[in-house]
Order: sequence, then structure tokens, then C-alpha cells
Amino acid sequence: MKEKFLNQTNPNVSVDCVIFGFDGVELKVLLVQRDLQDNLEIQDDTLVLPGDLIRDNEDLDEAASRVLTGLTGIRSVFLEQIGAFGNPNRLSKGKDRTWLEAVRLKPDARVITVGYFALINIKNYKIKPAGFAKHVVWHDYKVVEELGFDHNEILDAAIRILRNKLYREPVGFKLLPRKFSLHHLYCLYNEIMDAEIDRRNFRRRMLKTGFLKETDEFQEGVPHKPARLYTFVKKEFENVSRKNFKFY
Amino acid sequence: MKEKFLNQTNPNVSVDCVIFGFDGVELKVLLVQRDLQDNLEIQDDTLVLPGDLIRDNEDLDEAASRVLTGLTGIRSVFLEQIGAFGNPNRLSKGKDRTWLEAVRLKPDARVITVGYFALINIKNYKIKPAGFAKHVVWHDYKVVEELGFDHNEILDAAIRILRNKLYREPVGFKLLPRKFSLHHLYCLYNEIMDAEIDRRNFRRRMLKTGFLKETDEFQEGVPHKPARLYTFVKKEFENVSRKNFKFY
DNA sequence: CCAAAAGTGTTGATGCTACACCCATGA
DNA sequence: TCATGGGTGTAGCATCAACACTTTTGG
Repeated sequence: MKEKFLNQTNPNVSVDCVIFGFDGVELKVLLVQRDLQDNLEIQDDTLVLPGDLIRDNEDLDEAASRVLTGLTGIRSVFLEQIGAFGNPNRLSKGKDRTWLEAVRLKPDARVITVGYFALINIKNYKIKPAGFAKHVVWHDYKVVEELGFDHNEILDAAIRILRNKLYREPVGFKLLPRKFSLHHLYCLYNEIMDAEIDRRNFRRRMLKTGFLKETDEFQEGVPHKPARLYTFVKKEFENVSRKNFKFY
Repeated sequence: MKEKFLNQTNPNVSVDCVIFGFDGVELKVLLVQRDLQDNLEIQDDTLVLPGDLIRDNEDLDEAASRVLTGLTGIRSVFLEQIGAFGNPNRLSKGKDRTWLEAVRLKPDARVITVGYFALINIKNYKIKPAGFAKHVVWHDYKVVEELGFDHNEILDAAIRILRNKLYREPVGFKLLPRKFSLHHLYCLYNEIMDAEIDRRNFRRRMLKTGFLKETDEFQEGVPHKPARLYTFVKKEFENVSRKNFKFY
């Protein structure tokens, strides 16, 4: 069952998505276990980032969107390019070659991949395993081991960019439900950065940004004083670099 | 005279380099005027970024290096990826198509390009116009008009990244001679950022970083007190993001 | 009443801005 | 001696880190 749309597919360029989620405690990455389709006699439980070759009529961003939507059903989401990865040997590990030969029309073609990273609210979306990847897992970021191809490298680049972004731009909200407590946000920062931030200073600084609007709602069913819930509101954000803004 | 090495060249992936220089007053970009080689009857004075299709055995970084070296003779230099540009219509402007048909083996192939940006010391190197580009110009960044393909977009991305880098990392030095005065560095920052920085505070902050080592040399032949020259020394630079370092 | 987390204030240290002034050199 | 830029110092303000304490809920 090789690729349909063969004439519409560019054999030399692919996209791969690092999709981050946060379950309240741990940072998660969406990984797929690639399968060998027809060749059921071969075992391959290698985990990889979701990705695909691009089609001739689509932009890179669109290709990444397509992969993401196919996997999760999500349409509009925070999705940003990481960069291109083009090591000539990036497909030459043994297991990777086996897989390529089983699945690709031109298994020997050199492929440059463009990495993307996405931030999604893990609770809102149910993963729907689609097409080429039967098994989809939210995997704890901290215990990711060896992935297929050069995907560890892509993941490393993604986390670096995520930390930087979290530090300077209001993006953490994308990983949370629409309404969230400051404690929730605080946990997220503490988990993703590996810093121990002062709880009280964090709260003050966040509120000062003007990006948070308080709602009239509170936590429910907690065995302590329920926290107020906030929403994120976009505010003018001119000259990040000029103002040297920071978020923790 | 179409491409040699046809079987070694990947028709779908190219690199393009934004090469910055600083002449003491203005920020410059290295542009090439593409020519039509055999088709001398057609006029085309469009300026483009230097670039080329990648070869099958080379990494993206290597391809960018090759372009840079071919043009300037420089080997080791600050060269960093900007990202991939893959709009399906990026090659479809009229003049661009004419050029592609004259020069490329597969003029209709879709090409994704990977942008790079380089910082070089403009004075140390003489441009040697090589092969495919007869005319090479140091062009004032501020007055760049419409370039070929999507190269304005790539240039925009590059300047954005340059400003950010300059703000947070010690890279300005790469644009200057090995020994330079603080005034020289100050002019560079003032020009590239569009800020009016306080001269005295700038000096203090720069010196405090520990990246500058004073030499025993001074400016010569200036009609005022000659300034001391400094060199850049690498120092440990751990946790930029943690320390919220800034350079002006 | 207790545990557990929400939420508010304060203080001292640091760093930065916005200045004014003197110095050395060539013409 | 003048013009030009080099080089140093400082006072006040803003910001941030490191703290302790009170409040509100469920059990």
C-alpha cells in the first residue's frame, strides 16, 4: 500500500511535527509508532514524530497543518516552523531503511524535512489515529528515548524553542484549557523550564502583564480554597525585543 | 550552459544566503545580479540573494557554506539557518520563470529553499564573482527594493533574527575587524537596531559583559583623542535565557 | 479544628537611566 | 585654543528576589 497521489507528492521534502501537550503535571509529546503495513512479519515498534512528504500544491505550513489535523482533528492551532533538517544520512539507520523500503515509492530518495512545533490543549482533543500511523501516544517528554530517523534532534530543537518562547512570549496559555488557575499556569512553567520559580512573584508578574483577565469562575471540588480562573486576552505586544519582556 | 553535476543536484531543494556586512556606517547585504548566460538578448538586472540547489551528498549547512565560499573566498564564518521557505508560488513571477528556463535543467520543478544568514567582516574579504553570478554588490540594506523570487521575505526574516541575536548574544563583533573601538561597536548597534542608545551606558554595559578584552592599541590618524581598541573574547555563556542577558 | 493551597504585602538589594563633566588629540 | 569624540562618575528611580502572614475552603 504505497503512497497514493504519487504524482502529487514531492519525494524530497517532508514535514515533521513536534506536538506538545500538558496534562497538568507533565509535558507530553505526541509520538506515533510507525508500522510496516503489508510486511507484518517484520517487527518495528520505533517511535517517530508524526510527519509526511509534502504535496506539490501545498505550502510547508499547510503540510504541517494537514499532518496535525489528520492526527488530532484540530484545525486552527499554534503551529510554528522550527527549521530544516537535511543531514544526508538522516534516513540511513537500518530500521529506518527497512521502513522506507516498505512504504515509500522512492525509498532511496534524499529527504529534507522541515520541523514544526505545535502547542495544543491536551484535554480538548481526542487523538484519532489516521492512515499511516496506527498507534498514537502522548509520551512523557522527559523519558523519550531513541526515536526513528533524526527525530531526537528535531525534538531537541523544538524544546529549546519552546523554552525560549515561554520565557518571552505569552504562549503557555495554548497548552491550557481556556479557563485556568494561576496555579495551573505556574505548574506549567515550573515543569517546562527547569527552574523553581517563586510562587508569589510568579503570580504578580503574570498579572502585571495585562494578558490575563479574571473570570467570575472558580475551581470546584478541591479540598482547599478554590482558585479563581483566568482567561488569556491578547493585548498589544509591540516591540518584545525592545521592552525586554519576560514572563517568569 | 545548464548545471553541471546534474545527477548530483537535488532539483527540489536550494539554499539562499543573506550575507550581512558593516562598513562603519551602514548595514550592507551581499546581492547578486543574476544573468541569463547564453540568452544575452534578454535583459534581466534583477537582484537576488546568492544561492544554489543543494547537492545530493552535502548537508544544508555545507551547501550554504559552499555558496558563501564560492562568492567571497571565506571559509569559516558565522553562518546560521533562518528556516525553510516553501510557498508553491515562490518561483512563479514572470522574470523569475524566464531565468529558470534559461538556466535550470528542470525549470518547472518545485523548489523549497532554506535560508541562511552570515555575518562577515566586510573589509577583510574581496568579493570574487564566481560562476553563475557575474555581478556581486554590497547593497545598502535600507534601500533594498524588489528582489527576485521570494527573497525579500527571506531578507526580512534574516534582519529580524539579526536584531534579536544582536540584542541577546555577542554577535555584533563578527561584523567588525578583529580589533575595534567601542565607538565602532556603538555605531553598529545604533545602525542595526533603530534605537538611540546612550553612548555612555552602552560602553559600561558592554564592558561589564566580560566579552571584551582591551588591547594596547589605539586608533591612529583621527583628529581627536584616539580610542582604545578591543578584541572579542569568548567567555562562558551559560543560560542566556536564564540570566536574561541583554547587550544594549 | 486541621490541612492545603489561595491570595496579599513588605523590604532590601540591584540595576538601569539620565544625566554632567574632564581628557587627549590634530588642526 | 578649538572642535571632536574618548572616557569616568553619580544620584534617583524602577524592578526584582526573598521573604511572612492572612484567608478560605473541604474534611
